[in-house]
Amino acid sequence: MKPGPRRSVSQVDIVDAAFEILEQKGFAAVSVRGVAAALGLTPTAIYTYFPSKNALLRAMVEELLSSLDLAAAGDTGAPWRERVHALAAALRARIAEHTGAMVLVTSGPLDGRHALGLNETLIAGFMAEGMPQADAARAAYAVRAHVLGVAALDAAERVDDAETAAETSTAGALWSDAASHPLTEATAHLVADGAEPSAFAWGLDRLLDGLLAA
Amino acid sequence: MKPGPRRSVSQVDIVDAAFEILEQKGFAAVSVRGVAAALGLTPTAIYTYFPSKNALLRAMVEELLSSLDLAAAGDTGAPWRERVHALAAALRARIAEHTGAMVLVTSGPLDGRHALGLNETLIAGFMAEGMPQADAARAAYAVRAHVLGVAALDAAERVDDAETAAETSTAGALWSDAASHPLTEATAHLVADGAEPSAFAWGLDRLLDGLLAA
DNA sequence: ACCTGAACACCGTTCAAGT
DNA sequence: ACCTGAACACCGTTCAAGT
Repeated sequence: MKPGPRRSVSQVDIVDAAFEILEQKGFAAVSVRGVAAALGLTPTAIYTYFPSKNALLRAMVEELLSSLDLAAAGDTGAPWRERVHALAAALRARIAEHTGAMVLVTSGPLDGRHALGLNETLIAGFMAEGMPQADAARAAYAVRAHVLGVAALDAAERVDDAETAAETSTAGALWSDAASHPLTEATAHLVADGAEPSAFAWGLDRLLDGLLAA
Repeated sequence: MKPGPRRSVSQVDIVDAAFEILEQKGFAAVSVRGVAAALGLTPTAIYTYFPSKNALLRAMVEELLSSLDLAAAGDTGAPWRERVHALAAALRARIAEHTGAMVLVTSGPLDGRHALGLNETLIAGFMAEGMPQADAARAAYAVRAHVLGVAALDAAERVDDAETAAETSTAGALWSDAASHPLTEATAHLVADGAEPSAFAWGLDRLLDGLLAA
């Protein structure tokens, strides 16, 4: 921990420390200063490893995506539809695991090695199902969008649950009364996070229906 | 502008000023202090109108959604598929219009009046096509997720374009070389923002194919 | 080469005080 | 009732200096 010419931590250590904070205190609490403190470093030492906070955030996204099993998704032993489901569910779960991970994913480009690897796997998979390359690319785009969108709705729902307090005073006029949205109200449980059958799996299946019929 | 017992601005003025800043300087620049300064107010005056910065951000999301023409989406004069396309395209455009609007949408719950109204319109539309209520709710969920996901990919792409500089030094190992992702490379133009035919419209059509066949 | 310490220009939010 | 001014506890980032 004393000053010296040898690296006392690694990039991975920093990313891990950042995830620890993300998990425990949310996205807003992920600060260069906080991460440094967690590692017993000075804030400025972090800039020896990452050129900016943004670079650190992107490394976190890559770390998140690196845990996806792309090899399994490419293994033709199981039907393609099943493999897409597994991959999509894993990605969704990875984002849902950490409070505020969605903001993370949204706040930077998705051009890291693992992000591109995911796309590559999806395109290849759809082509193996007989799709021309152009349609396979569009299909991969649709699947990525779908999963990301579900993750966004997940995140929104979780923020909602975490805040059922105090905020009804000044902002009251902006929020809804249930009576004016009867359909949403009546079906809320069907699309909630733990609903069975999962609205996510159902929607993804309909998307795959449409894609694979094309 | 002088101190006094009368409101010098409205909630809408504050939201508008915040959008001005969002558009010109991005999400990170939207600060209570900055918005207040733009209106000739002191930061603390903002807390007379909104209980927190988060409440202001949510009001911005509602403002964004309020411009959607839900009446047109409910008008059975045009085919349902066309109306969904129009609604989805409008929502996507609304988010793409302002730099950083996606982070905005992702950073809070989507439970405002207009957010719920959008959902209500979608469920009703699918039911009018003959879907049972439960499936219509899941279909609405899928469409919302899809559009949100596309907006997220849009946003990621735009951040990417805005930053093709300097960042290749330390973080270099994390980014990709094109050669290892040939399919992504070869098809990038097909799913890019202004591609024709639009990957967004194509994917939404496949999703609707699957949904309406169910 | 790696790290510290001090500094710059910011944040969101609270609170007593003015009109 | 609405707003200001000062203050608290933070930010990301830069830069000269130490070992």
